[in-house]
Amino acid sequence: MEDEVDRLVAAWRRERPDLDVEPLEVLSRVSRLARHLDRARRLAFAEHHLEPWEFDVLTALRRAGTPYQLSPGQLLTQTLVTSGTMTNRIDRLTKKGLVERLPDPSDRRGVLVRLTQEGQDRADQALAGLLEQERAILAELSRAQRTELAALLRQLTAPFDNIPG
Amino acid sequence: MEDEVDRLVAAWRRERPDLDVEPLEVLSRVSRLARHLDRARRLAFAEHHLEPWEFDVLTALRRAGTPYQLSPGQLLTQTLVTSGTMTNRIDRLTKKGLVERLPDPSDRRGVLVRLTQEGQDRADQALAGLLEQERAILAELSRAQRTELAALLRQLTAPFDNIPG
DNA sequence: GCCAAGTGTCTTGACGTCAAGGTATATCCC
DNA sequence: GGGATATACCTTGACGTCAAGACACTTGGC
Repeated sequence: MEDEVDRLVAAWRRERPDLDVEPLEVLSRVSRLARHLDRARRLAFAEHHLEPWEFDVLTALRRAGTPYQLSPGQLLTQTLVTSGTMTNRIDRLTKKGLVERLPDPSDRRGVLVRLTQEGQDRADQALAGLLEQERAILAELSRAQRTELAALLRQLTAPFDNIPG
Repeated sequence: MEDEVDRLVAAWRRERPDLDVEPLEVLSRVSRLARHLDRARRLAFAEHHLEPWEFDVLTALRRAGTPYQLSPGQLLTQTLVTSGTMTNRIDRLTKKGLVERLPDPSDRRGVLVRLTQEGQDRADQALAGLLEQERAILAELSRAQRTELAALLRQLTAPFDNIPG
């Protein structure tokens, strides 16, 4: 089936036949799909009264395992936001009672952010809902295709994830 | 090579062995890659003194072909933003002299947004820069792999692009 | 023709993010 | 062990986006 990027690429080939726009076939699809996923996720999380950014922070802590705590700096690298944003997020999650701030016993500059019991419960529920939704989206592909797609994407993301930048 | 999503998935399998987190292998990579691409594009466009959102609007008009004009409504569907956002974007691009607003001769509610000569030049230059950068990112993959990846992504994006939502 | 519903764009106010810079503490090297 | 540099987090102010709704015009049914 045709998608919006097919139309976009066709338009460029008509308007700029001198250019090779093949890269757009991959990367414009990545950007547009991410945009659609953002919207879908927002809807899925709304059922659990969570915003996507709240989910990102809570699940980063949840994944860390007992005692469910990380420094703001560790949260930064996992969520790809700036430090000012993370400060703001931790403030708001603290007010909602989903996380709490503790002094880092080994570094007096530092802080540890810990998930509360309620934060953990909400993260677990929202994750289940998200996976259900994502499974539905991916039903378009066979298992083999999904594996193939994941492998190709890994090749593109690995340089970004491993070279700091 | 391992990427951040491999680590994320491994963490979930350790913390929630009861869940099947396979969907994350694909869709978390899509979201994270899009995030990285946003940052890279911002840098590439900065050389041409354009913001990503400016590029999005200018190139939508450029792709439309002579006389390089579209209604705000048409621009909405192409850029996936809300109408308030588009009004704001058109205002700012008008102030910078890259587009101009014209009354729609066939509908007095309507407006047409037209690219100025300068807007067209800037769009063309920035597109060339973007393609160069994207080609470098995609050099990780063979031509056959890129084609395969584009096809798999199309299968996922088509439902979003064709069913309104 | 006229009224109701639909459409196209703009306005408003709240919100989340970022970049840049500030302060406090830690680390390194002489 | 003292001073320069690095690190960790927070503060600030500007900015772009969104959701909801207002307004003006158009279209369709009677």
